[in-house]
Amino acid sequence: MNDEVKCAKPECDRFTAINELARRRGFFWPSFEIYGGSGGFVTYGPLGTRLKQNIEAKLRELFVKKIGIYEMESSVIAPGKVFEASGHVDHFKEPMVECQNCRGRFRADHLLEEKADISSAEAEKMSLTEIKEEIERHGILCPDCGGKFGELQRFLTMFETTIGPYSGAVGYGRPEAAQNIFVEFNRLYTVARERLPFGVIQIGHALRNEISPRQGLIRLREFTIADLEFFFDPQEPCCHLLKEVENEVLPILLCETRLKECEDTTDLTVREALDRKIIRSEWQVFFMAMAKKLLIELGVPAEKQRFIEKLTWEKAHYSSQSFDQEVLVDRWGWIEVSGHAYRTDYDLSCHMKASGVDMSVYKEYANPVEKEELVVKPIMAKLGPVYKNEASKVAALLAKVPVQEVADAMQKQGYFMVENYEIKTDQVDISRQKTIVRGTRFIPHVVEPSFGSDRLFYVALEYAYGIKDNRVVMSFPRSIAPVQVGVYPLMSKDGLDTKASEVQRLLANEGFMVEFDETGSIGRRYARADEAGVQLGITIDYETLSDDTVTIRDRDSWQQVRCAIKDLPKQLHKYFEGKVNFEQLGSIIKS
RNA sequence: GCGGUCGUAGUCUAGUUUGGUAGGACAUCAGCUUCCCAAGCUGACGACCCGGGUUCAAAUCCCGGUGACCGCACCA
Repeated sequence: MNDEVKCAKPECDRFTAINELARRRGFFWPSFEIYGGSGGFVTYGPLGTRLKQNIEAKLRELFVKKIGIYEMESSVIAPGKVFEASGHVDHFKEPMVECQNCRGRFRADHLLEEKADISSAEAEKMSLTEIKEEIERHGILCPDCGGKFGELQRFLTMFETTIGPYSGAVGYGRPEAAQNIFVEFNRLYTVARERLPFGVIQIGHALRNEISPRQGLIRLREFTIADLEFFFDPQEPCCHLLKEVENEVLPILLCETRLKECEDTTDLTVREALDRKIIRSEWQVFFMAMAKKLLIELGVPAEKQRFIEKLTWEKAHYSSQSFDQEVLVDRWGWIEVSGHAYRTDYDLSCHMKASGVDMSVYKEYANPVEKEELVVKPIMAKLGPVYKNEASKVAALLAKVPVQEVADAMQKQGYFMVENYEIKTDQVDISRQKTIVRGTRFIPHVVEPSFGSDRLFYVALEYAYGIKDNRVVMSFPRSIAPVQVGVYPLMSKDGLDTKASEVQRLLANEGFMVEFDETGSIGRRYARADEAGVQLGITIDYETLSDDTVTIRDRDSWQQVRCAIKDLPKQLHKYFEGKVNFEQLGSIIKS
């Protein structure tokens, strides 16, 4: 093998090697190449598409199948109101100023924080004109060259469009899949038979008009996100599944450590993280433990993972507590693969307020509460003749005033003023009333694990990548291997090829992802298969013709076993379900 | 968006200084070879990022665009 071609040289890092391999073998490549390409867009080829599907299938297996999270699928474009309500239109853009002299560009709000001593929270709330005024008032100049700033601009990192042929209706490409779930909450909650807690996941494309996408699959303008919104009653925050993960160790880089400019992680079990109040929500820590498990199943060892607590100013506008899950990669060090945010009732509240639709849920008390309260009831028979057509308005105004205030005034003065209306004692009925309160309404809280599918894909590739005898071997975990079985006739003649086709059909009908390859020497085919991550190779040789047995080759160890064709389906099913290991597939052939 | 480096078959690259038929290797495909780890032999396919300019002639020089990589900024 030629080292240069395969990028196996130590100075050629894994990112380069993987991108080259990916293009050549069809895992992925930059989109629109015939028109010169466009940054931040990627096309998954046949191998990559399958691998990505398998990774997303893992998410479904872990969350949808095993813990009963619901799945939904909605549109990428949403009416402007959705993202106005969610706060994205305000927060998903950066105020920028450009120096007229050196053309340097700066975040205007960051300048205010540094030069005008305005807190980041304040700066974030300010309007464009306010920021401009503050910059002028403090006489802030370019920190690089001292030049004057030009016009203040905002760069919106959402893709904006219009819906329909007339330009009135603004729409945005969703920058996260989460909002669809919040917007559809009422229907989802009904479908979930109105019981908390419950979770909904949406796996789909999201769009962010990144200023400068780099790093291949790591930062795309169009990418696949898996947002899981888990709704629960803040009064009953306990996670009933916690026992399954409570001794799981999470290496966390804590805020307090980060502020000391130290990168050491603290190993905490799930239980400790909760007991020490480092993670506030049981569900959040549960999902963090699940995320760790997911990455392990994708081939990333535990010691190459960590969680990082986000500092106040790093958190998204909707989050009260955030952790990122990071994986160590060759080129960039630690990169984020999932984010875990405690979104509280932020999103549902925003949409309730903006839409006017009630999204609170009703909870019946275990024991109804008997409540005695003071009630002010307007006597319309008395108010009507006095105020005529204004009577109902007066009653409405009265209803807004705290009951105790009315009662006190009546007792002291014998009347009560609402705006300009004088309400007399005989016009209202003030009494203590007993009511039975059977339940209450509240807005559910949300914890959100959010996975970047493309990043999961990339780290899976990077951790599968290995060199054996100077050849590239993609050692994917067997559950995500893009091709499960390769079928090879030793020679493409003497009936070996037709026999191999039969075996291929047999396995394909059994539901396996099979590939047939009859060209080139057998060694060349094995090498090709290793590079594509084909889990097992089945070779039909001259012995097959006499006794109906084949060799099965393991991609990672290159060991071979001999197995009867009739046993293949059963044995391979067991193998891919993880119930037997390779050596148990047949009798070992000594090399 | 700024600065630097760069863009030649599927991949890696020679050629650019000094303008003159674009060369190799590997991969791929077809054939031969009883062929279990990229063997060999024969043959085939296949490229100068895009646009404009200078010139008799541009992969090469000039201008603009675009893409990649690195650094800055950005990453809610």
